[in-house]
Amino acid sequence: MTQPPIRPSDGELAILRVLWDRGSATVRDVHSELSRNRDMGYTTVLKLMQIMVDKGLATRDESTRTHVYRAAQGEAPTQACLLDDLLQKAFQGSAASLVVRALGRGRATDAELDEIQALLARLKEGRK
Amino acid sequence: MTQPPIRPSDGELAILRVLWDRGSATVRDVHSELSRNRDMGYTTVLKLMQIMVDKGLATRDESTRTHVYRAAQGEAPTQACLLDDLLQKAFQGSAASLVVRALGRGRATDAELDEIQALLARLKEGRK
DNA sequence: TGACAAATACGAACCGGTTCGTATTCTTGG
DNA sequence: CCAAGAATACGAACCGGTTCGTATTTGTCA
Repeated sequence: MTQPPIRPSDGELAILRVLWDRGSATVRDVHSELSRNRDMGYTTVLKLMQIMVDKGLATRDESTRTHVYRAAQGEAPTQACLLDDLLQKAFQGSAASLVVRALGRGRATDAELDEIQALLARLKEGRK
Repeated sequence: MTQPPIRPSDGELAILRVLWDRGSATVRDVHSELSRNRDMGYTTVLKLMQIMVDKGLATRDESTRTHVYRAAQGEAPTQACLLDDLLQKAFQGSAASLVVRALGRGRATDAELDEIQALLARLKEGRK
């Protein structure tokens, strides 16, 4: 019954970021947060968020005058969805080559490498 | 002097896939290849490829009647570019969480896990 | 050579995402 | 109570990407 996660657009993702971080937020919250970086109108954010509710990317509580929004799907499944999409389109489905590419240039810290190594160990253990 | 790789759209990426695989190809080549999967008109592919030349995503040899196209940038830098984009937009720049997500659900084979482990070992060695 | 096939060029339409102006509704402080 | 401010609703425009129809050019072979 749980439909697969919907793949959000860039603008939607920026809004989801705020919703994920805060748990819930009003349009004003999201707008002022997003205004830190880029410059966009209040109604632009409002419209986006309304559309997101229509699409099922967000839910909102309309019981008070100022609606309160929440992300409809978690960060993890959304990331997985976006990653899968890129995997198919640019890596021919090969997760390994994607990972290799991601680690290829010094983007990860030593601690992160350790973390990934631990994950690998766990994965291999689970396979046996 | 070498400008950063241009981020291709989905349609462009599908065409690049063919160009990367074949080295070079005509519009007809690409069209017949792409027609295996989805159904699109010949002139659609032509237009796309013309635009790609304009954008600098592809080059073409016009010395013969049927133009011969080549990818202007390699597969690896393009993948890196797309990955970086997703990294910023959906993972807040954390390569580790991206990798964790990618490996999280059983997408990689045992051999692939081995490959990644080897890469990690090499990376850590290089860091010392 | 002349007609047909193949190739390119180009413009128009469409679509989803984005942006914003304006209208409307609601709340509240003076 | 009512004016000002805050919030939502809605429609229109725009933009990049995509799709395709049609026109034009070019090569070929009968």
